[in-house]
Amino acid sequence: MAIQLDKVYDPNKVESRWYSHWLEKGYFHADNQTNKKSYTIVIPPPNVTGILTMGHVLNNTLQDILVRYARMRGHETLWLPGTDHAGIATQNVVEKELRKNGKTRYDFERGEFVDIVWDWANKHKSIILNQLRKIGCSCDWERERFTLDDGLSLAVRQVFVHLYKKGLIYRGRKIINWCPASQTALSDEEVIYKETSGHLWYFRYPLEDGSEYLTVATTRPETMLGDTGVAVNPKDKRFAHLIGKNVVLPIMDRVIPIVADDFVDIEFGTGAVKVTPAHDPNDFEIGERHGLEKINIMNPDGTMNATAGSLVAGKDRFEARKLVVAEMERLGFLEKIEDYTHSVGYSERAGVMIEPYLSEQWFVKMKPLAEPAIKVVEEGKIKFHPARWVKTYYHWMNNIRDWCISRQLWWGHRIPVFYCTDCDWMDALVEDPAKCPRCGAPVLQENDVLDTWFSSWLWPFSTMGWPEKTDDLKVFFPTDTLITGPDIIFFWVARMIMASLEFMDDIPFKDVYFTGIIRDIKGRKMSKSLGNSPDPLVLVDKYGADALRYGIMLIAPQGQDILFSEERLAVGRNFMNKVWNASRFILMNLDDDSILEEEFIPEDIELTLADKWILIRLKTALAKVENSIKRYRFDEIARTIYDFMWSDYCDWYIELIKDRLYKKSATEKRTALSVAIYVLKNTLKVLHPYAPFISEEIYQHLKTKSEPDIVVSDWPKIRYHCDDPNVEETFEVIQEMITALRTARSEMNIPPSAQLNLIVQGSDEQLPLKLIQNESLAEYVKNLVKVADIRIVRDGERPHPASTIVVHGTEFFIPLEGLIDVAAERQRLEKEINRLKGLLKSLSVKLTSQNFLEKAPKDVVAREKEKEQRNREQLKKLEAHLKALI
RNA sequence: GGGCGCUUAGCUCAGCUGGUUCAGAGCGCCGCCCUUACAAGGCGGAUGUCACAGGUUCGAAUCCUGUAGCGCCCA
Repeated sequence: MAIQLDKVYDPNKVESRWYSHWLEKGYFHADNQTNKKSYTIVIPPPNVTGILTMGHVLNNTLQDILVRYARMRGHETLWLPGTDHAGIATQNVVEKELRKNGKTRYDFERGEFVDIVWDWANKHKSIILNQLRKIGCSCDWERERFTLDDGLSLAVRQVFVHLYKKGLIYRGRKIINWCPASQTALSDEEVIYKETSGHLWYFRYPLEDGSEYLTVATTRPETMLGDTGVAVNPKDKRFAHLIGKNVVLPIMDRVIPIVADDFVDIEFGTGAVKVTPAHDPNDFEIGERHGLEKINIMNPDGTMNATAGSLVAGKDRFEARKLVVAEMERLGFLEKIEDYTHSVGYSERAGVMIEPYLSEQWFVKMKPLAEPAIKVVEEGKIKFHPARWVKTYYHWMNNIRDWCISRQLWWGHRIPVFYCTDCDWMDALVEDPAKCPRCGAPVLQENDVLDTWFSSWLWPFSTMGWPEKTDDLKVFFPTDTLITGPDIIFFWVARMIMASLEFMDDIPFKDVYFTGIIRDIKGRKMSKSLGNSPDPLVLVDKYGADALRYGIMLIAPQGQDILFSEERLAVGRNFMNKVWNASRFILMNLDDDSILEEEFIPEDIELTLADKWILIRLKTALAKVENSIKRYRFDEIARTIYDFMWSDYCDWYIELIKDRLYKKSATEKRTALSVAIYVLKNTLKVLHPYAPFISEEIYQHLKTKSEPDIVVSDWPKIRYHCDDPNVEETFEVIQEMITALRTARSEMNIPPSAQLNLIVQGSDEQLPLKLIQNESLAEYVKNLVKVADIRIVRDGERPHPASTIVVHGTEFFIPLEGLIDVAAERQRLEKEINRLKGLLKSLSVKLTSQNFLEKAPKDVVAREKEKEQRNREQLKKLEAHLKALI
């Protein structure tokens, strides 16, 4: 029974149906009691702040490809999904929502506010996970995790206590990056430095003895209110006589010392710098060395505090800057202002300028954790793809600084440190204490929460139940591959390696694949404000998930950024439609279903050249795909499948078997169909990880009743061994003949519908002539070039007028009494003659060079000589024809 | 200032270990076709000092050095 498919593939009709089916069958669920080899990926947990981006589509498609491939290879495959609570980001968006109603988080109790954030998080969690299902992700949803789950929270707590007891977590009063908008400390990694054009203000500080001024330059004038010293380089002769003296700080009228410190750059500014230990990390160091006072002049919200003096108290930092400059000018202490471009730190999340701020925070001592983490990469236990990222990794690891992990937020894991309200007891504990173990007084828990990454760095094992010794950990850890963006190599990748080595005594994953960043077609980063960030779900609606996935894979080269535009998805959609229609063609030619139930045994049937060729090509394509997948060359795979399906299978194979399907015997038709079906089924399997929906949909029409769904089918193994070593070469010559004849037809303006007669002349050792003498191979040419009759003639005969084509020495004449366009034919011949002349010229240069003849390998020389010979003959023939034409 | 990457057709990119799958693909462009799988298609065509300058080599888009432009990361 012939099966009729729609003429155009409609993804909306099939995608959700198959996804539900797969879920129902439990195909994505991994069994931890298995004795199969495991393959594991844990998802980089998307934030619960928003919705799916193009970056997520790229990232998760890659993971799905690996996971589906592993599943088909027979591994017990686990893709563990989940989401991240994204502390600052989530709290920010919720506070923004509240502000719309004129409220802030301080209008609520901490618990109330956290409940509001939970509502938001839960809502977006389900949105984003559903979006992953839409694009076909084959995650084990029974294992979904969230960084704030009880289990993961316990892991965080355990880790904190462990590191605290080990002395690797400590509390310290240091200069940290302060975000005045979110009013929290940030880690160094959460600060983005941008070139910012500003000014360099030159201030005069009068000496205490009134003898002279010392001029200092600053980019942040307002901080002068907190100056507690001036520093010069001890080697700087200009200022040697001033060291040890004092200046009077203008506006504040504070007497502060002039100190000598190596840190000061003699070349920069005036060579003298103001020192504000409470508001600059370098000044803090200088202050420590010289015992300078640390005066905090700012409130946490970025306004100036009372200590800053009446001029600016309560004013915003930028307003204070203007006031200070104006006041200095009024007092005659402003020497000059220069334009100055320097790099300024901004908060990654809130986008505002960060303030270096002196405060008490919690830190992780990183050096001891970094050392083993460097080693496992050096030893190749963990591999990066592309490999160049190891340099970035080493550089950061070797210069690692302590990690500020406390955040002054409400949303997140509260730091498990408890203080006695009465005595000075404090400790980090896994279980909440009821009262002070020392004096029995009530205890209070630390107010701050932990950096989100403090839970994310445990993700590969906390999601599998650590600190319990679970079966999941036994079977699925370490994981196999991590797919992520290079932008979080420090935030996440490096820290996961450190945490895993510390707590699991093992690596978290074996391979790390870094994707590119998705940009718009002009190369700009995708952003909400530019409006150049498409909604992936809209794209799924328009093109289908498969087309979206395939399109992205085609344009995403390894290690390069991806320039995305919607038009580029059309390639994916067109390809899906091509696959659909090729399948449709095969199915509509089935007389009955019996052929589908038959096992394909190539040895048992008589294969034609085309059959053998397509089977070899399939085998080659499959080998290429397997090789590419090992090297994480996803774009290569997409191209390989595309080329095989479109060019080899559709353009050549299907075109060639039409004759057998329509006109030949039932046996011949059956052979053609069984090869076509065999190749199609296996191609669909290879396609499946890239385009899961359409491959499943078509496969259902082709599979035997006992075969499983494609998603859990076996990865193809082509068992065909060809008896003829010349199949590909022979077929290529046929392709050349057909293409050359088609070109001639087109250039001679012969109507596509016109049937031709062909006269062939050549000698028996020429491959084209030999092939054309084979009746069935001559049929290939007849069918694909629209030739009615082929006549073989011997030397000397030449129809006139005729168009002439030479392929590998054999001459093809198209006699065209009355039809021939002599001018067109002449032009065609001249063009070809010129091309050959150019080629021969460069060959003769090569072949007359003594150097080449002596030093190049023998086979290369022989090949070039043969090439020259062949083309010279070709040229001779064409020139003769040109002459005959005139 | 240090590190990394990119520069090949109008656009987006392939080109692994130097030489017949080296100058390629898709889109776009031009011509002809609504041929009974597909017009989201078929057949054919045009277009390139492979950023620049040196070097290595018989031979370089490919290896080395330097320069320029663009981009990213770190300080």
